Amino acid sequence: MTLNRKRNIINSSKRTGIKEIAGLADVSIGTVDRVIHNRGQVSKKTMKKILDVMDKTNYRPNFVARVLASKEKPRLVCLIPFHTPENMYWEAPLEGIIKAEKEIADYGVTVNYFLFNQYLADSFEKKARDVLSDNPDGVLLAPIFSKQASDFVKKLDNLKIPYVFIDSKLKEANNLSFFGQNSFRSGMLAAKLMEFSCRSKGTIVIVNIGTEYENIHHARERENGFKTYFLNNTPGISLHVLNISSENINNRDSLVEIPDTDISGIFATSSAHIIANYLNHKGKNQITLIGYDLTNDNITFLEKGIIDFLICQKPREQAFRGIYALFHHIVFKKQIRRNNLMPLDIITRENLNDYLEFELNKEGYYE
Amino acid sequence: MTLNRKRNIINSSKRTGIKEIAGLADVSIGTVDRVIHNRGQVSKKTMKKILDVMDKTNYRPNFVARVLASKEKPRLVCLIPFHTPENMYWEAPLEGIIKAEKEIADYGVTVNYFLFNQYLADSFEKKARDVLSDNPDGVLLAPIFSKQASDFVKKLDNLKIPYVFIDSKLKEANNLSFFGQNSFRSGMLAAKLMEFSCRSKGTIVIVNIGTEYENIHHARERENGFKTYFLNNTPGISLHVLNISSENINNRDSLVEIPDTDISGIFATSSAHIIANYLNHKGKNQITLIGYDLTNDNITFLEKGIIDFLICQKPREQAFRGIYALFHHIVFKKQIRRNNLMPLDIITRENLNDYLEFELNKEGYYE
DNA sequence: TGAATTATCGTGTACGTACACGGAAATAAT
DNA sequence: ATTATTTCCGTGTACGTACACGATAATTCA
Repeated sequence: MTLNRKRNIINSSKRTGIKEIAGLADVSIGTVDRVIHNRGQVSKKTMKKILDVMDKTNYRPNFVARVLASKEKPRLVCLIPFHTPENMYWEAPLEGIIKAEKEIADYGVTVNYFLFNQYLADSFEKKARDVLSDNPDGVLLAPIFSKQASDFVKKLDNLKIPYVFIDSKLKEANNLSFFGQNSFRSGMLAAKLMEFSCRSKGTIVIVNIGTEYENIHHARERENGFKTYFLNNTPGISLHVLNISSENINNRDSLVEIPDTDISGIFATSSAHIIANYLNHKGKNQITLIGYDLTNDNITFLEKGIIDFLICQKPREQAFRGIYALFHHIVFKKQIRRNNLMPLDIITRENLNDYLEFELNKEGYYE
Repeated sequence: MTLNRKRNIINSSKRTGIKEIAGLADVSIGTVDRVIHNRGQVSKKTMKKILDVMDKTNYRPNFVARVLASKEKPRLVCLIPFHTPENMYWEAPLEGIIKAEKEIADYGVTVNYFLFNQYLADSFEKKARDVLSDNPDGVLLAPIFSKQASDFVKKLDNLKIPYVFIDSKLKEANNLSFFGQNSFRSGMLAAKLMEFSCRSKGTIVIVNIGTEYENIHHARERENGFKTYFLNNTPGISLHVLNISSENINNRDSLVEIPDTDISGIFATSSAHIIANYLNHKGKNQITLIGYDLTNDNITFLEKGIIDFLICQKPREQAFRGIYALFHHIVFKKQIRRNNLMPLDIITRENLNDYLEFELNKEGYYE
């Protein structure tokens, strides 16, 4: 490629560099460097002089040169659950992290992985200790176990290590940023879809499955949002709540049976595929089923038409952007938005394919 | 920040640079540079030797250093419509471009703007000529006027200037990439929402407003998708199509009147706010209204509950990522996906705020 | 065989910044 | 006033690459 250079000559937008301000301030670049990095060893007077010149020339450091010259190789770590055949949800965030890692490798950034068992607080604690002894420059974590996570981030605070939450967040933490979703409002959205679909006929059932673990917070908020919507819009509707512990999941026959009622819709705050499997088995596929997350199981039933809507919280993007936030903060000193609620994407059979294709192929630089 | 360097010593992942392979191949870095850039002036033998070493060491150029050393300042241009108070749609792409421009300024990339009148093919032609005489290194364009755009990109092909389409694309063009949406499938999605909402009661009206201009392609595809869905799923439903030329828009009283029918839903393939205004005026707010795009007018009626669903094609992101594609291609020589269909986002009153906040604050590096 | 070409290659400088080192100036201690 | 400190500041090298220039070796021509 031969670039047109004529214009650049005209274009006086050549950014002023550390060298130029050194000249204007009549000092050496070393001195300028010292004030830029607050290394001290500079008299008040020359400091002011340089600061003035930087102000006038509107100096902004060249990050490309900075990265090249810097010997610092920022090391990030992530502290998230590992996925299992039974619960594949956490595969997506992992993919997002790996993708981000590849993209920022050119900048000398590396990522280490600390994966814990999402059902065992002890596992989290142990891995958290490992993270600390690894002494990273930034941490991405899913603070699933509030108490243990709270203790952990306090230590990070003391060490002045920035950290970013994904999936959920802790109150009163000094996290650099958070990427997640508004579960309450997602419940409201589900309710709206449900209302449109059911038109006040029959009973609507809210099902919480196996939420004794990490997902309980999301499930509760979703349920609350769902209820709130109907309370405000269709107070007379018949809402039932069904809590199914994970031990009873296999008892398929009585999974969603409410005597003397005609069920028109089911809202699964998690694990919709289990409900779908049940409905499919019973041949009850006229019931509207709304669930969460684009797991493979769910996708299968969405394609079959058993699940009607899935609300996606973009776990891949959450993690990806979490890593990027740390990267931008550490390498480019960029300011980072503290709260980043992912949009509540609604997936149906019709837009599923476009959605999947798109999600899997995004690159790093859409912010 | 003080980075932990212990690990880096252990970590032997230090990337091999041009210097190192020069040493291994027993040549100078200048020679290595010549084979990397195919500048010739290298004998077959040493060329092979260097290539072998690059292969063994798995050499990958350091793009950060490359950008710094290169004198090339890629200049991109965009060729899109300007927005007007009457049609604000194209404001969003412009914002996306500006945002991208800021983010890649550090890499020496600049963007020039060529905005044409979306209703006048002549305007496009003129601006296209201006683009050519500006001799850019990459072009982002909305090929609204197929014929003129087709002529234009042929010239770009001859000049070997890469170009990216947004919004719509031309068949048989050698575009680097395309960012847009699948209008047909978006129509299907709208139909599904409509079906859920109306449950086969009443008549459903498809309204095309003022689509004699650039939007005609999208509108047709949307309509086709909408019809196809109902044809496949609910053949018996009563569908009406209403084409309203933009001159008649002001005749508000008879905007959507179909004698002897009970309208339960309206699908506006464009300018939903006009329909919404009419319905609002007539007090017919029980009719389900589905439209496109998060323009301010539409948002107002979405908040009021007149419009029930808006399908968003993410125009800001389209443009943003279009610029980024050019950037990555030109500066980083990255491979670019040719087709990028944006997900069909469904916006309701419930997720509107989250959505707006998110869209306006994304940064560059989510891919 | 010697000079004139040409093909092939190495060297030097630059990009904008980081940072170690050492030197000079200013101050303090003797 | 001389030495010892401290404060302040400039120089040099490096990061990995691009590219102009010049040098050497190989080839051709006379």
